[in-house]
Amino acid sequence: MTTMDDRISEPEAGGTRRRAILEIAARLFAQKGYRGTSMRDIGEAAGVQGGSLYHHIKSKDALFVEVHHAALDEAERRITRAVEQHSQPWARLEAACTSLLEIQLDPASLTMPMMNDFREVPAPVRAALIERRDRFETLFRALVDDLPLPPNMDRSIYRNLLLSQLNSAADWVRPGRLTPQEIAAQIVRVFRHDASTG
Amino acid sequence: MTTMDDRISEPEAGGTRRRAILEIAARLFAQKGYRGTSMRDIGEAAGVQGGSLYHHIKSKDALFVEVHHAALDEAERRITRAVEQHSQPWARLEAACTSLLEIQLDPASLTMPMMNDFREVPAPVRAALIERRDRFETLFRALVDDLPLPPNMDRSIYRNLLLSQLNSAADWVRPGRLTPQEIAAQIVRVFRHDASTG
DNA sequence: CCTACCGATCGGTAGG
DNA sequence: CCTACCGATCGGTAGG
Repeated sequence: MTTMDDRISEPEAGGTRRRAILEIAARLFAQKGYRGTSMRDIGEAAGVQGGSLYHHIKSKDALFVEVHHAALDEAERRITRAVEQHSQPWARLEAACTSLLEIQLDPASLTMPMMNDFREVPAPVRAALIERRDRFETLFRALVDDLPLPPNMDRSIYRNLLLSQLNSAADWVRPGRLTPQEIAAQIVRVFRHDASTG
Repeated sequence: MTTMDDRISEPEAGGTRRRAILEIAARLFAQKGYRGTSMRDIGEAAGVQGGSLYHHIKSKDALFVEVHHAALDEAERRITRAVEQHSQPWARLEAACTSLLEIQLDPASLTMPMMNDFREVPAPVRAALIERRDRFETLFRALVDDLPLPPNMDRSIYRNLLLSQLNSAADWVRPGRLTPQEIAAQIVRVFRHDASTG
């Protein structure tokens, strides 16, 4: 027998375990909110005691911020990839909407919604979340700026309306009834206004 | 000296006090959420100890539900009154949107937003909230059904998109920058699609 | 990764 | 309406 920890010889087991905890936490935070999810809840879902999680993370706040950032990183990657496959502005917007809704509405998603509910997190956490979200939203700023909108449409308000629409979709969509593509198509149908019909 | 309580001879002081507590609770719940607002917070804002509130209310859950119902009652009254003054379907919709946004965006509102954040409340409370909200939303169902929309617009999805738009406005609107009228006008401009131009 | 615990805070109550 | 307290739960830590 040796004092060496077995897990050390298992390749990237530490990283895998940590990743699994992040995904479990993401799911619970998305389902029950920040305050509604205790460290003991996360521990139970991961098969360990709540206190044992602190070997992998620094604090609940840091865990929440990391989950949120990882989700937006992944969302940015997927949306960018989806948008690149189209050249027409409305098609690019619809691809972005579909992609974001797929992420927001996937119940088994590794990358969860939760850009909302900022009210219930501590102020320092909220500041980090908002900063990251603002960066994420510049992606949509470019898409909206490329649209051939009528001149009486304020693009800043328009973008905010569109983003809050996408963020709140998870609140009313019945899973399984409508696909992300169908919802995105309806959203673009509503938001589509062309400056000229020519 | 007598054993009679002075407050009894003061007309409707009990009702007034209770109403004040409801309004204070409404404001705090709207600002910090259900879980983020403790009974001690509400007591402090009302100038009493947290435990003293239980003379006026039965439980935190019941308080939250009552505040929510009172807010929707008032919103229904105001919206109905605003809509009645118009006959054209789009004008009626815009009046309803303006009215609801006025309520949602008023920082000193007696009747606060909070139809969102259902994730963080206990399940029985959530059930009561959802039931009341569904009834509230039938008001918008009638307005949307009267719109001369193109046939490819699904009115059920359309209504959900509109309502989630109105509910999430408080999350992105900077107070003082845009008036409820301006936001409502932009929303209707986006959502306006007529079946025929004739 | 666990047991056992800390101090803080919560909703709510008793008794006055 | 207050003081004083209850049992429960929280995030987090010590020590192994």
